[in-house]
Amino acid sequence: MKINLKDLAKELGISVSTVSKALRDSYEIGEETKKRVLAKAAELGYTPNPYAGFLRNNKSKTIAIVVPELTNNYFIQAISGAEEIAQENNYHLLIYTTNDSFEKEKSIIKHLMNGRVDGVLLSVSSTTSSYEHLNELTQNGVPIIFFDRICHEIETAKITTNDFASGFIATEHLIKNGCRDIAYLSVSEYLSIDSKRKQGYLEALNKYDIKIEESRIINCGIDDKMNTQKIKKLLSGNKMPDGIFASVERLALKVYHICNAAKISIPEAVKVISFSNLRTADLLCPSLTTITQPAYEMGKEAAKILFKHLSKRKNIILNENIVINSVLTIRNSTKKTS
Amino acid sequence: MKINLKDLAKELGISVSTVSKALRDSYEIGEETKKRVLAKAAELGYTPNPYAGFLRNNKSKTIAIVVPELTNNYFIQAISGAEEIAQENNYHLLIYTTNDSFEKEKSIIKHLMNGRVDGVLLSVSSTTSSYEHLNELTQNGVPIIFFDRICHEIETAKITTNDFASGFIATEHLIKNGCRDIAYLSVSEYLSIDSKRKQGYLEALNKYDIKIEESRIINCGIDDKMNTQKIKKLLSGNKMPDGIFASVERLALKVYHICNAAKISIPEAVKVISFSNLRTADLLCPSLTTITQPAYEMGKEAAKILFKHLSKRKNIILNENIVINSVLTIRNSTKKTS
DNA sequence: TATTTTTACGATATCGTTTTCGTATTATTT
DNA sequence: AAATAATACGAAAACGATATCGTAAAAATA
Repeated sequence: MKINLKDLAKELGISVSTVSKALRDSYEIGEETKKRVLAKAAELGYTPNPYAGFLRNNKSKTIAIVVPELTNNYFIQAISGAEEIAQENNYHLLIYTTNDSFEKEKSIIKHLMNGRVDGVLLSVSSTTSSYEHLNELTQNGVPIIFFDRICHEIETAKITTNDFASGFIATEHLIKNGCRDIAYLSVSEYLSIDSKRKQGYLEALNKYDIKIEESRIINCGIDDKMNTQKIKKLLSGNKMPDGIFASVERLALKVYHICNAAKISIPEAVKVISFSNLRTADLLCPSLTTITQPAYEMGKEAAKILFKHLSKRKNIILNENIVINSVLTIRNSTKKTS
Repeated sequence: MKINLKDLAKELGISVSTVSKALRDSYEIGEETKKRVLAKAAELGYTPNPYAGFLRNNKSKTIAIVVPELTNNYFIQAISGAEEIAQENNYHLLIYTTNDSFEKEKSIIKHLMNGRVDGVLLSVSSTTSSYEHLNELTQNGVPIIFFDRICHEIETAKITTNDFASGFIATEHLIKNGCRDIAYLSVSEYLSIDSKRKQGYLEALNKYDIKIEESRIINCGIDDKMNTQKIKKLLSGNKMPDGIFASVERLALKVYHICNAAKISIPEAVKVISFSNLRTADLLCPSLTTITQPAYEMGKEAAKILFKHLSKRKNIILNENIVINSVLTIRNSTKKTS
């Protein structure tokens, strides 16, 4: 049932190599023969076995995208962008999630080591604390492009948003709307995006002469219960902050839930701003002021750079930093009150 | 730099076949030799070239999941479930989106025809109007499992939710909360899930002796502007419905936006219920009553069935229908207002 | 006409594995 | 001791496509 080159050749009474060349429109083959081959191939429904070619050419026409989680709209949109570019380039896209686990990330990267893919798009896990696995990958000749959760230690292209500036802008926005006691909800101490956003936050506090309180920097992680506890503690008692800056969507939603349950009103009692790609930010109660990353564009850009590199067949990717700015969308969760 | 079996064999002074067998723990190889081989492989960081094995065994350890869109939480969660099962089985997952385009779906399926994948998980596009491409795929020996947007015409396993019953329950819920003039927002006339949900809706109207108005069945599609127009028209004028049942999340959000803009209050003026996997349904303004499909479980189940089949090495998948029930979560968008 | 060039094709090695067979050595049985 | 069986390994043929050669026949040149 499955037709291969040999079948085609036999059917046509010519050699396998001639058929192969005819199908690839080689100059070595006469027009007449080419037509016959094409016609027969169409008739018998011939489709080349991809793996044979991969083996021969050491190119797989496949790339991988590795993300921490799928329950985060940022990554979905980034994947969506990457997928579009992959399809444009007739490439196939493998998807892997690390669930923010360092071990899983290592295991996945190891599986990608041996030429299964021509390149990797990666957003590192929030628990990733060393980079040997990534180095090993590049040393094996598999190019890697980082997006969002990048890794400075590896020399390659990196796509980020203006995390520092955005952190500053978000905090400044809270300050301008009356906040004096702003908490920062950190997603992971390992992530450079987190520390940059935090730097922006600190810088804004500095600029407006607001004293930095270490206790207002809440180090959240992947343990949902722990996060709930920490944020509950933050929002209970009489020393509540008047503003919260969440470094990721998930933590902002957590704040919403806790406030809902505890009858703490946003923005009256506490104002909330968050990095977020939530499509329903404007429909929330209250609508959520967001710093929105150009996720789709970042995914596209990451894929584009990878393909540019792949087409050049060079073995090194320049240590290039591409920054696409986020946008602040002001909504009711940071509305000035009084 | 890249080590293969031959390198390993030379290094160890034994033959390629011995090394291969040692690595696969064959009974033919002595314990002593196995140990040496394993040690050397680890030392040199040997990883097998996957494509060589695929070519030889005609198995790719890869499956594909094809979905209409990535901006739909249902599909994200289903993908997430499938990905988990794939990882458990040491399989790789290719992802493709059709953007609800029949042509794109055909093109993608054609690319999957030649053994690139061992199986396909598919939710058909809403514009798919014939099934030859899918038949061709199965005839080429690639098993296909449908989830959610299934295709009755192909004999294989299908994972759905209880669409008819859910449609009935949703409509009945609206009726019980006081609605007498309920509109149904259809997502596509081609989709069986849509017609089943609609059947449930009609059945509920029947049961409660509510006259069926053809004009209350709004046939939406993929054209966002058209959808907006149709829903705006539905919600303007003096003959507004008092209840809306949206067959997909996207249409419910559209209703919310239009109501917000037009100052139509939910649930007072119109109650809204929707099939939805929105994580923020409870945080919306007002919180949205949903019929939630077990998306994650459906994705897992689809993948599980595929792997069960793949391990059995049989060439036919039984025409099995697996139904996992949705759950109704009552929130404020359908609150009784009297 | 003799020589070179071009055209159009075929034979074959190759990519890196797996697997079937064949076989030399040792161990077991009669 | 002779025959048989078990053990441990190697040679080589696949898998399906590609690309490098080599080479007949036809065409162009001298």
